[in-house]
Amino acid sequence: MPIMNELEDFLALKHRFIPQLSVDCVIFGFHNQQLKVLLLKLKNLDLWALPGGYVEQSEGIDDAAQRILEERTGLRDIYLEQFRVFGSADRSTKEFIQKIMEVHHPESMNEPWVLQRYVSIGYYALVDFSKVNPTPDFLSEYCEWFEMKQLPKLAFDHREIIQKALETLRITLDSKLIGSNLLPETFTMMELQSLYETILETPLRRNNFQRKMLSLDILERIEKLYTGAANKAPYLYRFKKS
Amino acid sequence: MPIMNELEDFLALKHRFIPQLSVDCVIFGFHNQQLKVLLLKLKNLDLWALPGGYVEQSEGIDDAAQRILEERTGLRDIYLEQFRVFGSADRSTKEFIQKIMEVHHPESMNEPWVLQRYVSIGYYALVDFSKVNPTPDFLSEYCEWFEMKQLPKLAFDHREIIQKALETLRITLDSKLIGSNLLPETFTMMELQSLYETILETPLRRNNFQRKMLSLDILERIEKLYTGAANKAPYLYRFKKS
DNA sequence: TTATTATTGTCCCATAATGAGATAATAACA
DNA sequence: TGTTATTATCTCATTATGGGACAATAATAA
Repeated sequence: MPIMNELEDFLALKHRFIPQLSVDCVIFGFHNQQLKVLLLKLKNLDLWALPGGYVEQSEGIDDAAQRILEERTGLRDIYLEQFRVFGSADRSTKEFIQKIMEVHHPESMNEPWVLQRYVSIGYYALVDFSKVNPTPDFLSEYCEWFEMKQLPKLAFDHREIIQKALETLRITLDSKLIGSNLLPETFTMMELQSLYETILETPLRRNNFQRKMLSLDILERIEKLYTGAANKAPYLYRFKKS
Repeated sequence: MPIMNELEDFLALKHRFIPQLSVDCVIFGFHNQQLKVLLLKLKNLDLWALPGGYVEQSEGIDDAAQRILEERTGLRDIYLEQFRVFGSADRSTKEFIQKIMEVHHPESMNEPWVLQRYVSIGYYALVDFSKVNPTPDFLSEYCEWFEMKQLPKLAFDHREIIQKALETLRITLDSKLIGSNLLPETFTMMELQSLYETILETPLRRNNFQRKMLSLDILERIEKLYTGAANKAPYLYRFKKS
């Protein structure tokens, strides 16, 4: 889809979107034993931002988030959870929006609400890192993964949003089956443990972690994985279809 | 505050509120061993609704919720948690709003967004039942407590919102100190247990519940409560100031 | 072929948390 | 003084968890 069409779409219908409401997505991936977040580099600004967008008048908020996710990753039916609304009075979005818009899209200033304070619904998404095709939107130049530990300079209150998303992920780690969305189809027990350790930022014991995971009765043990290393080959697992 | 002033305030400033965004509060109280919710009877309609309202342009969403809570209960600094946003495409608010507004406040129809679909941020609040002074707003005739088990006919998707609030309350029961907000200053162990049983809808064992609560080291044991009944008098407790 | 090495998969035991019944304490009343 | 209805504890079996030990094994070195 050509970028200019997106902008035209954006401005075409005066009342296409719910004003002053946006959706921001914290997209988590797991690669090389590290938790990553997908971010957009804003045009002509030394700032990065979360993938986000407006909610169409005829669209549910969850659908808006799914649409935004699909546009940035190429994936459909992504695991998605609403986790918090950011709407404090001092969200100083005005200066940012002004900077972003005035450079390339001064036309959008005709919508007065574009410059007002936003209330943003935060979603977090879990994706299989290897399947994502990062795609920038019409406000951004690049779309890239960043390691959670080394985030770049972020626009708005997006650093706080990412932080809150991670906290929510930690709390829900046990009740939701986080692993099944962040890992590829098959994986070793060490990879699963490594994911938990990365999210929780705490080391876990191999024996107890394995016992716990197997007792949950959610994993299927497949064949062994021969890595070529000089040691016992680990089993591969997959999540049971429920 | 006279009711008419509220309406005038409401319509005075064209751009006072964020359009199509509302806040709905599920206010929980505990009385006679029962969990209660505060509801408003809509004027000229056989329907009840959650206390709610719009968010002012210069106001944080949490502040909006606190303001609404204060108006309906007379209480300040209420315990409050955001729990979910309701914004599916098929929230059929339009017919309701039309019915409500056309009877008494057709002027408000001049704001076109008043009739559009709303995205509503759900909050739940915990209050000391005995301290609340229920006060209707300009759209409602009465403001009353209802037992969770016997809710009346509700407007919009408010029944679903209440249900989700209760589910969230159950999940967070252990991590947040729910009791300290729903109970009066002092209480017996049985009253605390009864609160837990009501929220969880499951019976608990007296001995194990007491052991658990005391082990948390959050309760202070005060004097005994002589009820006049022919049996051992229970201790009174209060939550420790932290 | 055999020993070595780095991991992986289990096992075992001490300790902590939980479920469930039993017992002791006591305030009012018969 | 005994009875009764509760409340507060105690005890014991079961389950979950923390932490160390050991056996299995895939490649490599001897």
